[in-house]
Amino acid sequence: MTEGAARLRQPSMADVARTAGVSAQTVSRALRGSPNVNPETKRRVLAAVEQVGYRFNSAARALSSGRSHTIGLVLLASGGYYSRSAVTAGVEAAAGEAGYAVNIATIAALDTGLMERALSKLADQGVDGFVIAVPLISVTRKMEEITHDIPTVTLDGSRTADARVLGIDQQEAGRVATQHLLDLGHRQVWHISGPDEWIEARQRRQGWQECLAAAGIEAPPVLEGDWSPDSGHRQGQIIAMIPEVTAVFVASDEMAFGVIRALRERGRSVPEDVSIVSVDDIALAAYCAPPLTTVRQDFYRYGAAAVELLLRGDDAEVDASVATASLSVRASTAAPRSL
Amino acid sequence: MTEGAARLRQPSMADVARTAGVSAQTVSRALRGSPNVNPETKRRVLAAVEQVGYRFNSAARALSSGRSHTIGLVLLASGGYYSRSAVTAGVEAAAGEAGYAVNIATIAALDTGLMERALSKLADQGVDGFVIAVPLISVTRKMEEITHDIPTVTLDGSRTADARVLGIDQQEAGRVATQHLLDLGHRQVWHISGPDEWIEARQRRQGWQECLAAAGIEAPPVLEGDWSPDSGHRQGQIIAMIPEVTAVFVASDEMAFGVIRALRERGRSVPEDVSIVSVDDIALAAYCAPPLTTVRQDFYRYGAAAVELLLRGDDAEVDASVATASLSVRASTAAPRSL
DNA sequence: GTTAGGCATGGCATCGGTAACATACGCTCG
DNA sequence: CGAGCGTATGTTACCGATGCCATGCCTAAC
Repeated sequence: MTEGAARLRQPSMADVARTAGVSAQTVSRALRGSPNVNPETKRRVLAAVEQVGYRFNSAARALSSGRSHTIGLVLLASGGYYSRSAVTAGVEAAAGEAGYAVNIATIAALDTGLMERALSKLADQGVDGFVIAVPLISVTRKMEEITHDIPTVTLDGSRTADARVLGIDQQEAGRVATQHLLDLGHRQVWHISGPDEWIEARQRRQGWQECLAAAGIEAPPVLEGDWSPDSGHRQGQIIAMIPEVTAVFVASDEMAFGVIRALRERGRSVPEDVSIVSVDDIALAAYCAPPLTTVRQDFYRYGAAAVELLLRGDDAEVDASVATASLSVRASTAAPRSL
Repeated sequence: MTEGAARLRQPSMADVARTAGVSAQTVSRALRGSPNVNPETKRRVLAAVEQVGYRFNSAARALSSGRSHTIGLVLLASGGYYSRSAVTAGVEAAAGEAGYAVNIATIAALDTGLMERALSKLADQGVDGFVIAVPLISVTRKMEEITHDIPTVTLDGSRTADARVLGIDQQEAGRVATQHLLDLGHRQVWHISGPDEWIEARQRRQGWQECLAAAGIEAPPVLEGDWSPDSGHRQGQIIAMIPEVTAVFVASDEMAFGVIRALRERGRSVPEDVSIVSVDDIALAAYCAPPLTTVRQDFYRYGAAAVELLLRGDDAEVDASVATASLSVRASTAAPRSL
């Protein structure tokens, strides 16, 4: 009577085993590609899997093996839309490649409490590793504990005692951008940086400073934005009031959009009066007016590299491949008028 | 001798129970906020949790309860960086609020095979529900099966037999944008749409058509882009060659950047010669040159609403709140010259 | 011809929670 | 004053895969 009753339960390994005429253990071995399985048996198992519509139960696997095959990704909700998307895609692709799933946690602001909560949440979920794409403004005991227990890679250069750092050379980006302006003949280069909490921002600033120092130029004061176009606009208004400025290195494309708008509103044209270089090379950079000269960042690759570093651990190789900084020269830079 | 040996195992509920002097079951109840627990007992349990450093094991919970408290989010790797980020943040926030984690799967292109694989992967991970932020170009048997077993909400209007649809009124967006141009005195409005696979794109196009029809205007041919600024630029070059065009409704801000660039390259100024309205209101829209008049989309809210619909299921209310379309009027639109 | 060792496979305990049922106690109500 | 019920807690089996050990078989070596 009840033989046609609804299937309430997903088929398990035991069902597959029964159908294939082997033990559950053998099914497990066959599916994981264990070496000591007869090819014929394996074929039968795979056929049975197909037949009963077996779907892997990752919770059971996680419980029994102690590893969840999941990595946790920590992001900041605001700022840098493009970079966030691209990093996420890169992480997910590389993780998927290695059979890992990706769990995300977004923090609304750079706040220690929120950060702790995000890490805790992911740790509770049982992630096998962390990719942290957000600066650790201050590392608490709790964060140390969590990142001590669970392998961690940070993307922006933040450190804990145990976290590994994916070495992206942001200083190089700052140097390349600044040098480009000097090469065009500018005698001074101003800088609108990202928020000081971000090591990325600090490194780009350092690259700029170093480059100026190497050229024997004393660096002007730094203006600080928050990555948003609005903040770029605000700082740009200040820049526009200083007649001697002919070149500005802006720490992100999004801010550069705001800076350029502010300059134009004050009657200073780009690049004729002021040259602008920024960093990121987002999809819209080529469609700014004028098109932005900017240092390309391959966020997708950074994300993927972070996962590789996390899972494989051969840092040296990854570091090298990620460190290159290349400039997309477009129309927001030119030689200064005086030349 | 070995009493100081390393703790290999994370403390479990049993450890908490022992410390608190109760049974494991009581610990479980206390932690989940079951009503029938003595407040004093609960206090003891919480103290014990703190003391032994207990961390919840979600794999065990998932295995035993059959629910993983995880939802799967499907995204497309290319196109619409802003919207992707914002939707993700919204989904994650609403999910976190409800005690759910978020697992992501990114598909590299709109391809049935990739889509199936993404759903399978998330299903294997044991997600309790799906939020699909990508159009289902064609729904296969396998997709039907998976979305039949696991509750699903689609964001762009795609349907399967069982998926629920978050009703975002994209037609309204198209109408509002088009009407704005007509109200300014334009006699004709052209349209650069998104890819035809996206229901979003089709709905915006329909809204545009309807609005024109209501005004007794015969719609001109549609030009189709792929959401990217590059595609906007290509279609914009075509538009620029047609002298009679005075107003264009572009289906996304990112494309609008490209369109405006193309028009200017051909000597047609915006908004004097051609008015442009688009959709999305991304952060950079206000920093386009000229600033974009655009229909705001609250992607964060869409993401959050999708999760609420998924978890709670009271669709009516959610639908209504999400349906509003508001126009951000900036400087890319003006009355036509002839007026 | 016996034994050692490799291979393919099966049996059983286990991971850490939760559902379902059982129990003990105190209180209300007829 | 005992039946009956609600509350707080304990007991037990179980979710589905995997680790470990045991088993049987076959080949190679002495």
